[in-house]
Amino acid sequence: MTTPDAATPSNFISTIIKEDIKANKNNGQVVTRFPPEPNGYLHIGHAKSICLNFGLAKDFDGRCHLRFDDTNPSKEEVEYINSIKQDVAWLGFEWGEHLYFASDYFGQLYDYAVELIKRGKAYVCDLDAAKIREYRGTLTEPGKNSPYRDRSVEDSLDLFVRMRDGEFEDGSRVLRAKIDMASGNLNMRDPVLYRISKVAHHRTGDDWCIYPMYDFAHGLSDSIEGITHSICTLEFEDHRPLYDWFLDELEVDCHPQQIEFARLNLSYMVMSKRKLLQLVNGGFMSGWDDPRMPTISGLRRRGYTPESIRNFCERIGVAKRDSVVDIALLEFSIREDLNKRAPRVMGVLNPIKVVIENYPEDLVEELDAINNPEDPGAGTRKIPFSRELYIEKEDFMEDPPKKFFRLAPGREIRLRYGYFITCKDVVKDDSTGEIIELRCSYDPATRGGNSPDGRKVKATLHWVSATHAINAEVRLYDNLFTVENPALQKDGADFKECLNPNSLKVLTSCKLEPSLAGATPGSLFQFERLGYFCVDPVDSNNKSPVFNRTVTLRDTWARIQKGKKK
RNA sequence: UGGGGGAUGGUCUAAUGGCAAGACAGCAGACUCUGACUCUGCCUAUCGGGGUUCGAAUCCCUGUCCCCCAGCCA
Repeated sequence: MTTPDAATPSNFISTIIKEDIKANKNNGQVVTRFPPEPNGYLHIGHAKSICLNFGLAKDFDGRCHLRFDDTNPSKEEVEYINSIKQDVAWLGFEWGEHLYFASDYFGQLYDYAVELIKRGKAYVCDLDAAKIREYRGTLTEPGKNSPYRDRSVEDSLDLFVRMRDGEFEDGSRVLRAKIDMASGNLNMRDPVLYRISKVAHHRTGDDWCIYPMYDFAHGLSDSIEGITHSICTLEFEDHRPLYDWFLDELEVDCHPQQIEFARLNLSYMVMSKRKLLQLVNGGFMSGWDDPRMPTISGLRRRGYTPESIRNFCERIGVAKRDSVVDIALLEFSIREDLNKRAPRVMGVLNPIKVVIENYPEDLVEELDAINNPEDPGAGTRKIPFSRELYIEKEDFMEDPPKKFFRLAPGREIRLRYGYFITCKDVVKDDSTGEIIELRCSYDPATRGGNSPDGRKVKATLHWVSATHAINAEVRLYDNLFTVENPALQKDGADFKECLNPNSLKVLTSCKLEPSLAGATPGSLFQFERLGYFCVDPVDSNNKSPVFNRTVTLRDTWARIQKGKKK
């Protein structure tokens, strides 16, 4: 046994496993699995499960299988299998040789079904879907036995073979377990094991026209693979008696333990595959990898790192109560990671021109800038300074309030790594009154940003040289929804009604320092004083670079303003 | 009104009969060539009512509230 390292917080599942190991259950072995259905893209909620399952295997010196739960070919596609594999690997987990598909077990599962019939524990039922529903009863009333329930073993066997051989139409018959139509647990009211579906399977082709249901396939697949701890989400809690029933009735050697935990919810986000699919299909998102999506591919495109997601999953913990994690915690995790690793650069999102009147017309100076103060090894770079610059529009106010430290008429500030400049004049558009240019002077003695006489300035601003800057598109992202829990809408309102109309803002005339020319797609930067940005891996190219804002920097000034408005 | 679960600061998670802890958020301050980072301090919690016990978030009784289940989806 390996003791989990101190960094891995304990949770009720690792506690159970520790006790199992102590009792030498499963010979002290730990085998988990991550079992996605290939019917959609993985999201941050799956990441929680992936980190849990692979993390537990690692902590206890076991292994974790990647198994596709592909028992419903009408909803599943190879595209999803590939994206899921990519996402799990990108998150940093290795399944090695342990890649499996429930469809690999179709033959064995079929044999198990036959065995169940032989044991008098399953029967072919001719009721249609509506009748089965009717016979099932309700939450408060018991169900009724199907008229086919007492069909002989021979008849059921014969019918089941003929189901497999394609003799019957879709929906005309099913194989059901014979359990208890009066059970308070609806899952035990003779659940369906196999249905007829003459649909080609993405892996087994036309080999089968009957497919096993989740409850039947899942536990047995776990058993076949020698899983010790089958970890799933809370809604499967009342499936557990059924999970155990199949394994007990078939007297298999390996009987994994199902343990349930609460799925992840994030504030200002929806997490259900169904809802995410609606956003994609309804054209609300550019795709599954839209940077506003909580999908792994969306987060990756947004600029999230695998490590930040893993840290996040560790911090949120694992428990059984329903919860909604503040999205601020996710943002904290990526800021924390990027602060350490992202090179600093300067870029102006909403440019306003600054002319340094006493700076020589054709002089260009190369100034030294630190690439990452958190990482001395990252070195320095040169940035050009010239007479005409751009600064951020919101870094200037003609009539500044008390706590505004930035540039204003007559005020001196520092241009980062540049010079102290003082605003001398404001040029406005005659017709609109809009400020179009600031006329400033600079102090040549402050080159590099230090004043020899020791005088202080209240602010340091980012800037770029007008003639040297490259143009770029920058996409600013905000919460996808305007309310904390969009899934919990009153009066049956659609969750899409609280989509944030400002979740994406595209800025097309941004000016970036020249070192950013040709930046690698996917690479990450801190735009000083603004936030972390990543080169969009899809839409960016050398001619027209596109940057996604991963997350803003913590912004005290914004909070002061917000507090004032109240 | 059947069955299965769950209630610890604003949020998430620990404490398994012995000082209610950590992270995020928030507030105040220090530092600062990023109003960032970092550092310091503060605010805020055991669902209610009984009981057992020297001692209860934890055990017992009782009540309340929340979530899940009536797919031939997973």
